[in-house]
Amino acid sequence: MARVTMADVAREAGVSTMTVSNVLNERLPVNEPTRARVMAAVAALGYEVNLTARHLRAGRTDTVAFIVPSFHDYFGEIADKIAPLIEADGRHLVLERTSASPEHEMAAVSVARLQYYDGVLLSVAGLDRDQLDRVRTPKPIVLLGERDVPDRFNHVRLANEEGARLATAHMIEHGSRRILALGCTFDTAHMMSSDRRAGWERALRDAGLDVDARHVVPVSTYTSAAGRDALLDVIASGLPFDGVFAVTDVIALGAIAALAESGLRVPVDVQLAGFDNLDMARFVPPGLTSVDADHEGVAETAVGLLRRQMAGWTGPAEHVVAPVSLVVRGSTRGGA
Amino acid sequence: MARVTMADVAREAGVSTMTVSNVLNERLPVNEPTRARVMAAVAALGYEVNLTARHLRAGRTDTVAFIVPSFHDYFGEIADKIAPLIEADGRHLVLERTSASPEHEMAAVSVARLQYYDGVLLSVAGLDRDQLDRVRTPKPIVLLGERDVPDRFNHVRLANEEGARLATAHMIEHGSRRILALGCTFDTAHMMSSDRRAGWERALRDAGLDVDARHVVPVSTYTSAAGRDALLDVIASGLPFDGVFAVTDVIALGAIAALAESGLRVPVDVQLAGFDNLDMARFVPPGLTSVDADHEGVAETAVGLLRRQMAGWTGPAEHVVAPVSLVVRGSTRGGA
DNA sequence: AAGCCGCATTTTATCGATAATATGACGGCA
DNA sequence: TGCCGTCATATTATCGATAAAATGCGGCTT
Repeated sequence: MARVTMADVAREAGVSTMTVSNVLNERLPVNEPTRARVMAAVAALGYEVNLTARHLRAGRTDTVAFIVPSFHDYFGEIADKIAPLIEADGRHLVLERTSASPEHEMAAVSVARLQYYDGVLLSVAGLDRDQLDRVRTPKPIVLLGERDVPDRFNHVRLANEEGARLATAHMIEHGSRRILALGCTFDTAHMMSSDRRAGWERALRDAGLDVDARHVVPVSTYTSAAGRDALLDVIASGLPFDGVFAVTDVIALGAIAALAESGLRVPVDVQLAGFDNLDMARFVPPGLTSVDADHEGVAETAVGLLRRQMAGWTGPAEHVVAPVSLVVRGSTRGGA
Repeated sequence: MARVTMADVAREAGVSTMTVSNVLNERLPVNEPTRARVMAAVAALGYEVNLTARHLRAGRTDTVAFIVPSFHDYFGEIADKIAPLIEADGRHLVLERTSASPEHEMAAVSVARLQYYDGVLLSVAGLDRDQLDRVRTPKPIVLLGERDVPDRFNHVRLANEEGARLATAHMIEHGSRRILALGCTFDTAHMMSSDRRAGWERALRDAGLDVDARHVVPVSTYTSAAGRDALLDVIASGLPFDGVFAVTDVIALGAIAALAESGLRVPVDVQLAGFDNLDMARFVPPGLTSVDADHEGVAETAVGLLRRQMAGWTGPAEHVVAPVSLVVRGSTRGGA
């Protein structure tokens, strides 16, 4: 069961290992008869190149990593968009996960691990600016996600504030006056939820409505269960509301459950909008109005930046804010 | 920006590279003063081991791959269960995807790629028995998924037929008489959908009901969109039905959308049950009754088998059928 | 005091491939 | 005939780490 090496193939074909290498990599030309003998030997022995050895010597793995907090939902959907773009260049995408805990994220981002990849897409959920600043790697890297990051990194994020504003303004336009910001926070350390809160706030102000701090409802984690629990608490408290802007679709799904359990009708009693436009948003009755983050476009932008670095570009890092739009469905009154 | 190697550390500390290696790996004992000098040099230079070189020499990567058809939904959820189990052994999990196309799956499974990992969990969605039989690797490998696989592989799959029977019988018990098998097929090449169809059929026969071939409704792909479209077609055709067993929760979600759009009430007019018990099933109103595949247990079983192989076990392969149970929610009449 | 032993450390060889360089056969041309 | 260039193939050195074997030194025994 010993592995077949290039030397075995060379012996079988009666040539040197370099000739085998040249045949397989088409680096230097090889005469046809020799070439045929080598190919025959490769087939006969079932040889496959040892990628580790190649990497050590040639410094290339043709592999890109996408490092995510979890494999779930949003990241799974994004990853499925990124993969074909990476494969189009003849490279291979692998996912690693950091559990959204800073220690794990730092470990995944340790230079030792990154060495293996030709490039890295890092979704920065659990890392703050200081931690990122400690990441010193000569490898091409692009950051994704709603965080403040050091200038030297390429970075793609969403127009969070604008998206939240769109969704909130839309609900105001269709009659909501007391809109919860579910999963939002005043804590600026987490830019996703604080920027989206700011957008919610701006929509209210633009419409001349009061901003009531009680309407900002934090969640313990970004899960449907936490969204549901938080909204049930609000309902139980008796605080009146007629709209919910959920900071993500996953949380919006929890909100849908809470509203249904409480006998509140969507969109008649309460309008609801989410953020991310996950596949699921189209199908959950009555259809979830959601801010579309254009996964496809984000993926293309990020991969484009990475590709440029892998090709040797060393210009200044770019910080892209991807535009968003509102997809209106049945959970708000503008929908069908 | 040249990388710091062990030789650089050795020079800085005034020792040989082997001493550095021994300090870092704690293989042979090293005197405390020497050890301290080495650690100081490591810190001063910011040295990190080159994992590729270590792999080439030591043959170990401490990395396990989970190879999936897509990063979405079911596989994302399973992967999040598997990751902590792998990490508990001090190893690292990465995901690769095969796009559910045979060529890609074969490429991902090529011995060349597998060499990099200490072990592989392979979700066999797009591969048939013959293709799997061509996979020859000395690496520990465990197959997951609803396919017929060669005996020599360890394999974990679900009790598909029993799960489908449970779900269908439950709907019959609560009054459904004409239950569609949405996403099912008679084609035995795809065991997931044919085994689940068989379970549906058995429940009908057990209850003395007719099996109507028109009730087996295939889908073009295993997506919510395809599930919705297929069910809308049935509704448009006028074929009467009062229950839907969807072959997966993702398809059940599409069914929910189709039913809602058509003004059919769940569970009053139509009962609905899915399979997989995804997180989402708890939250989509009125709660999706679903066959629980015990992701946690499946993950533990599969990782257990893999761990055993990585520890050197060479006994015969095991073929585990994971038990399932029915989680009743509001989409069937037994629910709350 | 010679000999042996144990321990810390170094030397050597190797994992499997490939970049850079060397060799050698052959043809063309003066 | 002799010299040179060209093309195919072979040799050598190397990527960075580590297993195995070698060295060397101080202490202990008799």
